[in-house]
Amino acid sequence: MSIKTVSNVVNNYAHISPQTKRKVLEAIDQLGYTPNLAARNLRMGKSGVIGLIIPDLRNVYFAELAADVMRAAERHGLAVLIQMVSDRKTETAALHGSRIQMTDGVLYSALALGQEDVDLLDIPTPMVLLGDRIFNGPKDHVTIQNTEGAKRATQHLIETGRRKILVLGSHEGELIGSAGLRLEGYRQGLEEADLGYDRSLVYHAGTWLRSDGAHAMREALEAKVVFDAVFALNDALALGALRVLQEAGLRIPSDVALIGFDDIDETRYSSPTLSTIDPGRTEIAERAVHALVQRMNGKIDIPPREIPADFRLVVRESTS
Amino acid sequence: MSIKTVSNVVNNYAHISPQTKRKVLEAIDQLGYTPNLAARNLRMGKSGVIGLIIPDLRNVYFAELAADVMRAAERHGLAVLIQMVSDRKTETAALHGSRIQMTDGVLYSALALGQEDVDLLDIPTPMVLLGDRIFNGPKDHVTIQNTEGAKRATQHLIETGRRKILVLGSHEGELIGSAGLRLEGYRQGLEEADLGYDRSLVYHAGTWLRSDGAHAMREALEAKVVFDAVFALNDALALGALRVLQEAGLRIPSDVALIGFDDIDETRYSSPTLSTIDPGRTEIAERAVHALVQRMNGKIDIPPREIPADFRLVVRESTS
DNA sequence: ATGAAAGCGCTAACAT
DNA sequence: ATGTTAGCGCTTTCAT
Repeated sequence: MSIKTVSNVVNNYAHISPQTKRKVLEAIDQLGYTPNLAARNLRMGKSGVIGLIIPDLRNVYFAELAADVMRAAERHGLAVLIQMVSDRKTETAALHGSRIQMTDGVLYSALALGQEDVDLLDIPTPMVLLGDRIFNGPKDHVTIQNTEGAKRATQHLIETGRRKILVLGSHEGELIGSAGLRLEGYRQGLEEADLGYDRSLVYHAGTWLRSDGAHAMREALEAKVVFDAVFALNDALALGALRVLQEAGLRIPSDVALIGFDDIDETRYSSPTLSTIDPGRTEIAERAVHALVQRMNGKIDIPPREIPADFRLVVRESTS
Repeated sequence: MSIKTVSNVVNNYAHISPQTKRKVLEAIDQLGYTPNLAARNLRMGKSGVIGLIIPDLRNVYFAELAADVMRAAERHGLAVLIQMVSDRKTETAALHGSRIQMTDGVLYSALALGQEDVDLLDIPTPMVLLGDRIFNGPKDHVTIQNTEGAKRATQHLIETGRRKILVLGSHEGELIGSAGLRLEGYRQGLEEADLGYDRSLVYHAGTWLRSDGAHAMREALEAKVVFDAVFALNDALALGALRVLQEAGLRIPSDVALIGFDDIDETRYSSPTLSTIDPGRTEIAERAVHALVQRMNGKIDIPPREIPADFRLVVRESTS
C-alpha cells in the first residue's frame, strides 16, 4: 500500500473504499503513527498557531484576556503562543523578529509603541490590534469603549445622587490611551448632567496598581477634599482606594460610593463588592480572534476596521 | 553564488571569506530574507517551543507561574505554548493529542489527573511535572516544599509566643496534595515544640477561596474555640479569615497572629499586610525549565528526580 | 572556501 | 479508487 494512506486519514478524502480505509486506520493505530506537524506546516505554509503579544501576565487584566483569547482560538482549532513585551525594544523584536513567522497571525496589544509608530505595524503577518494606544492604524483594531464606559460609570454615580465625584488615575495631558479616554468619558458624563468639571477632584496615578490607588486616595483625604463618590479608572486602583477609605472610617456606599473599571474577578470578592464597568473582555477576545481568522483566510479586500466591544455597567454593593 | 549563503548567515560557519560574507549579508538585507522556521524545524527535528499545560490563567497563581516560565524559557531561547486544561478529558488530550508534538518538551501541572494516572504520563515528549498531585512519577518533578514550609510557618507562630494555633483549610483524610502536606508540616511544627495536636483547632475547607476562609473563621468564632494564632493553608483563606477576625473586633496581630501560604501579590496590600510562606514560584519556574532543557538535550541517563524549590518565611504585619 | 545534492515528512497535482 | 512524483526551504554530508 502506498503513502497515500496519509491523504486518507487526514484529508478524509472522498473516494476511498471502506475496506482500504479500515486497513489504513488499523495500521496507523498499530504503528502508533502520528502525522509530523513540522512537515505538514512546511508543506501547507501554516502552523495553526497564533501569537498573542501582551505586556505581562502578572497583570490580571492581561491574564484574563489571554485566557479568553485561548478559549476563542481553541474554537477555531488554533493554539496560542504568548509573547510578553516590556518596552520598545522587546516590542519591536516581537513584531519583526523571526519567531513571529512561526505563527499564522498575531494579536497585539501595544505597550510602549504608540500612534507615531504605526509604520512598525506594517508586517506581512496578519495582525489585529488590541488596547488603547493605536487607533486607525493599518490593521483591524478591537477596542474597549473607554470613553463611553467611563461616561456610563459617571452617569451611574450621578443617578444615585452623587455630585462631587473624585477621579483616581488620570495621566497628565494624555488624550488617547486608557487614562485619557476614560477621563474624557468622565467629563462628558458630568457635562451631560450639567455638573462642572473640577480639576481639584482629579487625582493622578502614573501606574494603575492597587498601591497607586491607595496612595492617591490618601492624598485626597489628607487634602480634605470634599467628595461623595470615587470613580477609579480601573479596578485595581479602586480596590486600593477602598482599603484606605475603610481605614479612614468612611462607609461605602453610604458615605462614599465607589466604582471601578475592568470587572476583574476580584471585584466580586471584595467587601463590599465593587461596582465596575465590564469592558466586554470575552467579547473582545472573540471578535479579535474572529477578525484575525478572517484576515488569515485571505480577506484582504476590506480596509482596516475599528471594532468596538460592547460594555456593561455592573452594579454591586459599592454603589447601591 | 550558491544556496550555501544560509550555512553562512545562520550557522555562522568558520571558514568563509569576509568578502563573501559581506556580500551575502548585503543580499539578505536587501531582499529582506528571513529563514523559514517551518523548514528549519522540519530539518532539525525541533521547534524551539515548549508547552505549558496548566489549569487556568485566570487563577493568579498560574498566571504568575506562566509569566515566570516564559521569562525562564526566554533565557534559553525558547517560546512557550500555553494550553489550559479543565478536566481529565482535556488533560489527557493535551498530553496525547497531536499538538504536543509541535513542542520540544512540556511543563505539566496536573489538575484532574493524579497519582493513579502516572501511566498516562508515559509519552515520548520530554516532560517536567509541577504541582502537588503527582510525586515520584516517571518524570522529573519540581515542587513546593509544602510540608517544610508549613512547618516553618508554624514554628514562626510558636516563636512569637503563640500556643493555640488554629488551622484553616484542611482536607479530610488527604495525605498528598497541598492540603495534606501542609497540614503535616503544621503537625511537625507543633511536635518539635512539644505542643499537642488538637483536632478541635483544625478547620476544614473544601476549596481555598477567600469566601471559604471567611466561612471557616466564622465557624471557629461561633464555636468559641480559644486560639491566639491562625495558620491558613493558603493566602486566599487567610485574607478571608482576616476580614472576619477584624469584623469580630479582634486585633491583629496583638489578639491573634495570622499567617498564610503562597505569597500572592495581594498579601502586600492587605491591612495589616499578611505574613506568609513564599514558595519560590520564580525558582520553581527556573528549575523546571532548566530540568526540561536538560532532558530535551538528551540527558536521559539519570532517573526521574524530585526537585524541591527553596521556600522563605515572609514576616509582615500580621505576625509582628 | 565554496558548490552540489540528498532528504526531513508531508500534500496535491497528475497519472493510471 | 489508488499510486507516483514533485517540491515546501532548510541543513548537512560529500566533493571540489
